[in-house]
Amino acid sequence: MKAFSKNQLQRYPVYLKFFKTLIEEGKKDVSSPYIAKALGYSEEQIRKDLQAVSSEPGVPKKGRDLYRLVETLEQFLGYRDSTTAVLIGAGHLGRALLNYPNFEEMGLSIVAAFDVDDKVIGEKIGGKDVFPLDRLPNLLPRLNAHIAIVCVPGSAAQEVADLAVESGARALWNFAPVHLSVPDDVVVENVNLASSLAVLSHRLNIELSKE
Amino acid sequence: MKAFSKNQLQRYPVYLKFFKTLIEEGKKDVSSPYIAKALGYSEEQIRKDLQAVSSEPGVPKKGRDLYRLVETLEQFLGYRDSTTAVLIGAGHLGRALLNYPNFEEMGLSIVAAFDVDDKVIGEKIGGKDVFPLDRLPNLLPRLNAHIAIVCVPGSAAQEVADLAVESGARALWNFAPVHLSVPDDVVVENVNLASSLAVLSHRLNIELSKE
DNA sequence: TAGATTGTTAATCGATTAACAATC
DNA sequence: TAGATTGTTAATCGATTAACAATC
Repeated sequence: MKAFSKNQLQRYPVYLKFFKTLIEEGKKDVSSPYIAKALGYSEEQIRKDLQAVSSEPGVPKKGRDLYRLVETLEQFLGYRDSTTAVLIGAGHLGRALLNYPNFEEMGLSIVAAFDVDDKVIGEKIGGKDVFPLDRLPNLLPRLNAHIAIVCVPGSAAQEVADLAVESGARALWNFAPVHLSVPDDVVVENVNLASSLAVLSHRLNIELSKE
Repeated sequence: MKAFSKNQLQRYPVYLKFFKTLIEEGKKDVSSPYIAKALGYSEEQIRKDLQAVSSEPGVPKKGRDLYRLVETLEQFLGYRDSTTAVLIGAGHLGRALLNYPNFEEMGLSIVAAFDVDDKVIGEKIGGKDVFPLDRLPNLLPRLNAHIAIVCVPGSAAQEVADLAVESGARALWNFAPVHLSVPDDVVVENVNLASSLAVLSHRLNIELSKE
């Protein structure tokens, strides 16, 4: 399987969303200059990106067929076949993710939640049961879940990550603001708000210092 | 002001968190090989990163002083002087962010929330009042907020972004899964879960295909 | 046909990594 | 002193951009 760069992979969902909007507006085709203007990427980059996943070439003077693009991208991103995940840590953020309606259409199915707090164990959040964390080793394999979504505080994250890996998780989607150490064959993707805010703040300061 | 690359900026909060943990464990100094082993970055990169923000050099055979590093990084990241933000869209995710306890220590102070839903307007979430969205143009300047946190559905995001920019916002922290078009002098930083999931899924598929 | 857009190949750019002398 | 770690300078690598011929 060809490896795509992180930046490139991150652009595909943005394309997909944009193409769906264009279809809703009644458009049939789209060209790279048009996309470039709307999304702020360069034409060349867009062509490279779409070439990398499309089986058919684009048409000079016209561009690409939107329906085919959407189909191609949904296929490529795995939206057409569902992956199963569990979520660990039903705090504010965990709850928000359990209630996030868009995951299903992205092919991500969160089937259960886990927590250590007796007050939330047994609850149903976003339609999913909250189990005690110590049942993870037993349930994760039975649910056939490959992904564990880590939404616990930073202080507990490594411990939870270890438990998830022991239980058979092959990928961790980490929302805790710490680095997780895992075996080489386990995938970790971080959503680090502190990192994102650092980028925002730095750029904002540059803008403000221009005045 | 020197511009740092996005990747580099994103690493600093990870360093900072790690250094704080080390201090809690009673450590006084830290060397780049030690950091490299714990966080999975290369020694050289770590040295470059820390050199770029430190006023004093590291000490051969010893490394750098942890207290000074924490102070330097907090200063650099703006944790020491608070920035004001408003949040737009008090849905599940918006609520989670309003309740997120770590923003204050990062120097981000969310002072108000806005929504269009009469059912949440007037509520207090995480200690912040929820105002009707149409009061944004009036309140944003009075609150002296530079940052607007966009937590509305994708379909409403561009409209909300336009309103925030008109009202005087200089930076948008965008949690909606769409591209926002804004004037050149307005900063946008995206937290796109679809993009993050795309990276995760792709890497997971590579791992699973190795078996 | 003319012109816009395509895909390909080469050039540029920037970030990361490697090599190594300096130093506590 | 010896050895670990530093900072600097050069090499590598990969991604983005530019140039341009091909084509509908």
